[in-house]
Parts: sequence; structure tokens; C-alpha cells
Amino acid sequence: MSETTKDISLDAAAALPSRYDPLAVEGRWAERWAREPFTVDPESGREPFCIVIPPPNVTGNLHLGHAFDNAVIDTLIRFKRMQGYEALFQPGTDHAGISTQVQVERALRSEGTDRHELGREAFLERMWAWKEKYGGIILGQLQRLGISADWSRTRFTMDEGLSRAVRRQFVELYHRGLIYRGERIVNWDPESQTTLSDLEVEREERPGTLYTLAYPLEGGGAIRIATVRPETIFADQAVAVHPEDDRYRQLVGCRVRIPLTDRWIPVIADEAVERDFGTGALKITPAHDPTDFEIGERHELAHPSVIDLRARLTGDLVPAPFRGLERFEARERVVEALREDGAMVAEEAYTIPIGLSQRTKVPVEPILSLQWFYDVAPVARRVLDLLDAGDVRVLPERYGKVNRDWLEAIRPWNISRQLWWGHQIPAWYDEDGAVHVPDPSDPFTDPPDKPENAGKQLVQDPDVFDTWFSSNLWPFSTLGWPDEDDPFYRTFYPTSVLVTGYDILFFWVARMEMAGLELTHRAPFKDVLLHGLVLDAHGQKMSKSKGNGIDPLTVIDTYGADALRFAMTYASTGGQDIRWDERRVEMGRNFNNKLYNAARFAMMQLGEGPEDPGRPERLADRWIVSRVQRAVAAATEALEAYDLGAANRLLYDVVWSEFCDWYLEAAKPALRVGDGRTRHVLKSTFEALLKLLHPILPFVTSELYEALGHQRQIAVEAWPEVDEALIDEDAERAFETVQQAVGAVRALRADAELSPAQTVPVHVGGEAAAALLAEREVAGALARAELRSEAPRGATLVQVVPGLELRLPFEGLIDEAEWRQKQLRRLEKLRKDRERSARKLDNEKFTANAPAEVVAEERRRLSEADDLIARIEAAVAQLENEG
RNA sequence: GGGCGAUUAGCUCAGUGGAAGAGCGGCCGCCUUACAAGCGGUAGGUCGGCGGUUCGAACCCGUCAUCGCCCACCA
Repeated sequence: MSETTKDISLDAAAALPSRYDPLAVEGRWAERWAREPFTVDPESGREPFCIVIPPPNVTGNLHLGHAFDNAVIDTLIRFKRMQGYEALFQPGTDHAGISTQVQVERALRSEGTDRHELGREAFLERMWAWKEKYGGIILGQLQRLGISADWSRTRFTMDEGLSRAVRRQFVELYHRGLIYRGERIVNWDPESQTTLSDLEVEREERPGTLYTLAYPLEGGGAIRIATVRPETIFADQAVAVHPEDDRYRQLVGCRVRIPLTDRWIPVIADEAVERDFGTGALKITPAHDPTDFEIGERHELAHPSVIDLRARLTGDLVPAPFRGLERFEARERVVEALREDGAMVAEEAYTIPIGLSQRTKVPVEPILSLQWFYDVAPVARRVLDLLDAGDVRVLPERYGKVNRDWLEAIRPWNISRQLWWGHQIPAWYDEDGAVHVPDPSDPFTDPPDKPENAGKQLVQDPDVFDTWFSSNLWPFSTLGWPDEDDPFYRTFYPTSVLVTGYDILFFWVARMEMAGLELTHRAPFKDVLLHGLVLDAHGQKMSKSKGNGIDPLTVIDTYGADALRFAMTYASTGGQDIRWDERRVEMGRNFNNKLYNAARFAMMQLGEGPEDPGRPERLADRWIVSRVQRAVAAATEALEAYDLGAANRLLYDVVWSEFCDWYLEAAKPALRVGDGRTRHVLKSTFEALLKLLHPILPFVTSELYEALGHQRQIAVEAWPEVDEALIDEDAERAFETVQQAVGAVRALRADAELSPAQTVPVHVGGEAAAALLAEREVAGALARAELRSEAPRGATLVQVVPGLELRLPFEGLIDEAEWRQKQLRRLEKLRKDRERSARKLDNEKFTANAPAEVVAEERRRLSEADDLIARIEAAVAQLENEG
């Protein structure tokens, strides 16, 4: 111990309040970690370990999903840092296009203006001001969680460097032909006035009506079609039937008239038509349905639109009475008209699948529009190869399959959004409509600045990219890419493990896999660790609209951030969803309190005299040293396997049930007589446990470690290593006997209804008596008993454990019949156990097939049962003789 | 339509082939000088049902049931 150790005063420790106050200590450490962040050195030569934060939105408030991500990430980062890795927790925020813009637009509306009145430039100024304000808030909230990020490296998706990464991605993929502009059916959100990717559309089923309409045939008769959207008939271009459908075959090539109009359209044949559905005939509306659009392409149909961007019927094709009506209103009016016209043949209740905008919950309108698309299928195939090769490990494994299935069925990604907040698409159009995209060799020079374009009128595309078209670069754009010589990129990329909720597996994880492969030719991370969602107490998803969310900041204010981190890691098992249960947080708070009081006790004891680092001789000391070694091994293994739930439980148990419940009590006699070795064991084992707990509970462990006199903060101490020489099986066995005997005496005391304050005489008999009596001081203190070898006179109460009988002088204070009943019940159970063991051992197949240690264990059980049965029978017989 | 998860003590959940666990709650007793956010004792479960594999099943296989989630262009 070369480190300076402050003098610890007994009185000072004793004077501390008996309750731990997290609020009083956490603020100080959080500020320190914000002020002096855990910076990393890419040139240190130590093994790198890196996790990038799932960037929270700049407008968002901390929610439990963030708390989950960050508790898990920070636990891993702190663990690896203590293990000696150069551990980078890369922080930052996301501009979150739509949601941020929507918030600012809402603010503008309350001021009686809007973005169009403001103009693009002024609007973006407002956006940035907003970002500065609220982006800082979320970072401050993350700091309250105690995360050990390198705040000096905080990044934002619209930073200059990250914007260059986005441009590089676009330019490169455009020139490789993977990004293109085209007219396709896209998802239009009439509320937020932008297109959405397929992932941003939520599918839902709603009760509706399936209408059957009769389209009059040229030359008499009619063909019936089924539709759920009668308001779109004005944009119909054909009626399609299956080519092998005998009912309609002869009609292919004929013309039908669209009801309510004078327009005639052809009957065509296409394989995409399902013969079994509805009437087997389908109206084709290429501009308002993706399937119809594809069919229309195959048959070279026109694709006029009759619905505008506000979702109102529009255009000359729409009969005047319906023009300008909102789509659902229009549906009702068209239905009425069709009924009057006689074209309505049937109406039946029908559940219709609709797509809702994830953000506004408004039904999405499929519209035909000129947009930018990214053909992700080719790179998706290569990602699949990578996954097959095991280059990326997805945990829990079941999500690996989900990841794969999505990639296999992937479709072009619409990446343009009709927003202003985001990365404006670096494509320019000249007067002839030709597209100008920067040169791949010089991606950062805008086409208008190039000499060959002098004199041309180039106008930049007003749209911006989908937010995920920048967050997909996050693991490398934050590390300096596209500068491939950036030391951080060189050292920390690919990152070690990606931690996030499974709800953004497709949005973010899969897209990062693709972007990493496409642009850096590597997977951006080695492991993906997906955790579950935090549900409310009733198992419902938490959401703003339902108002069932729990505010993590309130939780922190009430219980402390360590308690919240405890609850999160405790519940972190196998990607399972977590039902919110405040009792888990209370558990964490109580555990912190336990640690705090153990430290208070330790400090009082350590103030009593010097430590002696000599080899421990006392049984309790040898025992706890051995148990802590096992905890080091188990905790390390659990953390290395990302099993934070297991690590948490394990450490909770060893601290509370072994260190506090048994060791601290067992050490008291030695401490009372001033044993320096015990003092040393007390300090060293407690500090080892604090280190093991630090990744999960950074605040309380930092505080207590400092209070124990250390100048260096525990976060940068070395992770404990297992010393096999300190594992002491003899001590573990011997102490277990002490534990059993103490338990038996306590049971005797409870049976006899004796006050716990009263020390009672207990006689010890049996083969193990001598071994127990050797520990009479410790066992006696734990049991509040005076252990004696000589038999007491008069009647006694007896409890037995393997190898031992413990007798308490019995003065008829208890209900004898009840006691006898209890013994008989225990006997009955033991006899059953005995019989089961015996039966097993008689079974030759068992002894032949089961592993030797299992058979040996069964033999041990048999003899133990025999032993206990004999002792209890004797005790009962004795009581009868005495009675 | 396809896929996945859950079902273990009153509640919330661990436990993936060798005799069922935790926290909270219950019951009995304690302010026993580290801790009442605590201490000691104690009750409580045929691990959703049925079949199968195995010397041995909460755990593996099949099937059914209930709840939940994800994906999906039959209008």
C-alpha cells in the first residue's frame, strides 16, 4: 500500500447518519465526471474497447429506455476500464428530423406564425437555438445517471464532421448506382407533410367496409369489383382479372365504364390478382396503391392522381361534387352516390388493414411521388453473408434470425423527407431538370461552385435525408470517418459491442450493419446486445399518448441513480421485456444503504488500530477471503458474458447474505480484541466487493471507497483478480458447519420464545462437536449462546444438524406437543428424502449412467438423512423419557 | 398469413438436464451499539394442460391453451 491513507476516525464514522442519502453524494460525483470526463488515448497501446451511445434526440427528455441503454453500457464500460482496456464510451445526440421539427413548428404555431412565413433560413436558426437548449438538457440528464462517457468527444448528427460523412455516403452510393431518384408509390403523412419509410408506418387493423361495385361493360352487362377505397375509382386505369380465371377470360380486352363518370377503361389480365378474393376482379388505381402501381407498370397504364398532399380529392378526373373533399368524407359521399347510381352491389363489414404514421398516428396516404431511394438489397445480401460467417454476434440469439429475416425481404429505402431540419440533399437540378451530384473524388465541392457549371442555374433539392440516413453512420462518423486516418477511427473502429433495445433493430442496428459494410467494408461492431422494453405495471408499452410513462428523473430524485441502475441491471436478463416495478428500485436503494452501513462499520473498526496484512488464520477470515475470491471469478465471468442480471444478483447475495449477515458478525469477536489481521481482511474484502460493484453502482462505491481513505477514485482502480491460493475449501466447509449450528440454535431460541438479547447456554454433542467448539466464540456470538461441551442437567430442547446435536435447557416454557409435531414433520420429510435417495442408488441405470459426482452426492445425502433421522428419533425418545 | 416471446410462491421475477430460488408481501419475535431502508425465525409452489425422450425434466421434443410482441402489398 504505497497510497496515502487518511486517518479514519472512529467517532467520525459513528457520527455519520445511519441512512445513506444518495442525493447528497451523487450530485458531487456526477459533476466531477462531467467536469473531468473519462477521456481515452487512441495511442496508448492498450486494448481498445468502445461502445457508442444510442444517440438520444435533442428534444427528448430522458426516459426509461435511455436509462436502460445507458445503465447497461456504462456497466460494461466501467468493467472494461477497470480491467485495463482503453475504454471509450462515445456520447452524442441525434437531430431526429421529424420529431424535432414538429416541436419547433408547434412553438411557432403558438406564436401565430409558421415555418413558411419565417422562411427556411430563419426557421433553421430557430431549430439550432432549440437544439442548443434542449440538446444540453438531455446530456445533463444522462450525466445524472453517472455514465462515464468521454464528454470531450460529444457528437451531434448535424455536426460538420458527421454531415460530411452523410454527404460522402450519398455521393459515393449515388455514383455506384445504389441511390437514385425515381417516381414510386411512397408513404405520405398528410399531417406532417412528408414521406415516410416503410418502417415508419405502423400497420393496424380497423373495422371497415368492403364494397362491391358494378362497372358496366361495353355492350351490356357489368363486371363486379371489390374495394375498400371507393373514393379512388376516379383514378382507375383498368380492371384486372387473373389470366386463368374462366369467369372473366373472355372479357379481357373489353372496356368498362367507371361508375359516376363517362370514362371507359380496359379489362386486363394479371397474375397478381387473387381469384379467391372478393369477386376476383380488381380495380387498378396505379397512383394510389403500390400493387396497382406495379400492375400498371406492367401494362403501361397511366397513373393520374386524384388525391392531393392534404389528402383531398383533386383534379379534373374527379366529378365536381366531390372535388376538394377530404378523403374520408369523400368516401362517404361517393358511397352515397354509388348507391343512388345503382353501381353499389354489396357492402359488407370488413376488417381493413391501414397504415398509420408512427409519429402522427394519421393514416398514411400512398402517393406517387418523385423521391430519392437507396437500393439496399445488394448490401443486405452481403450483411447476411457476414452474419452467416459469425462476424457479428447478435444476442440474444433469437434476434439474429429476426435481423436476417428482415434483411432477406428488404426493399428500397425512401431516404428523402420534405422537411427542413436535417441534412439537405446534396443534389442540384439545372433548368433542363438534369441532376448534379458532387464528384466522388471531390464530394465536398458543391456542383454550383464547379467551373464547368458556371452560368448554369442550379437549384439544390429542398428535401433533407431521413434521420436514419445519418444515424446509420454513427459508429464510424463519431470516430472521425470519412477521415480514415483519424486515430480514434483507427483504434476504436469497429466498435466492440452495440447495446440498444430490440425495438430499433431494423431502424438502426440493421442499417448500421449495411452502412458499415458499404462504406467501411466492415461490420461496425462485433457484438450486438439487445435488451427488452420497459413496460408499465400492467404490461403495456409506455407511451406519451397513453400517459403511462415513468419519469426516470423522478425515480432518481426519490431513490438515487444507483438504485435505478440497480433496478435496470437486475432486470437485464435475456432480452426480456421489463414490467416496471418500483420494488426493484427500492431493492437497489436498500442495498446501497446496506453497503453504506457496512462501510460505516468498517470505518469504525479500522479506526481502532493498524491492519496486519499477514495470512489470515481465523476461520471466518479464511472463509470470507475464499468467498470473495469466488465472487470475483463469478462476477467477472458474468460481466464478460454481458449477463448483468446474473452479476447483479450474485454480488447482491454475496454482499448481503455472506459479507454482512455472516462475516461482519463473525468478525466482531476478533475485532473486539483488536486483531489486526481481521481488520485487514475486513478492509480488503470489503474493498474488493466495492470494486466488483462499481460498474453497477458507481456513485455509492466511489463515495465509500473515498471515505475509506483512497485518493484515487475507484473507477480507475484495477479490477480484482482471482488468487487461487486464497480459495479455501476446508474453511468453507468448516464455516458451513458453524452456519448450520448457529441456525439451529436460533431456531431453538425461537422455539423457546427467548429474547434475542438473552445469551443462552447450549450443549453441543455429536461427532462434529469438537470442531464447532473450536469456534465457540464466533458461533456463540452469532447465536447469542454460550456453547458448552458438558451435558446440561434437566430437560432440554434439541435441534440437530449433520454431525451435531444442540441442546437448550428446557423448563417447560414451550408447547411440548407442538414441538413434537414439528419434529415428526421433519422426520417424515427426511424419511421421504432418504427413501428417494435409496431408490435412486438401487437403480443400476442411475449408478451406471449418472456422473460419478452426482452419484457421490446422492450417497452423501443418504447418509446425511440417516444421521439426522437417528438424532431426531433419539431426541424425541429422550423427551418422552424425561416427560 | 408468417415468426417470436411469456406462462415458476399472494405480487414482480431469476433459474436451461441432476433433490425448486430471490425481493416484496404474510405470520411469530426483536430498536441484539453498522444498518428498523434493519435483525432472527417461519409458512407458502404437483414450475399453464396433456403426451414423449432420458437412469433423471421447470429445463429437451411434440401438442393444446391463454396473454403479449414483431413482420406481411388479397384489393
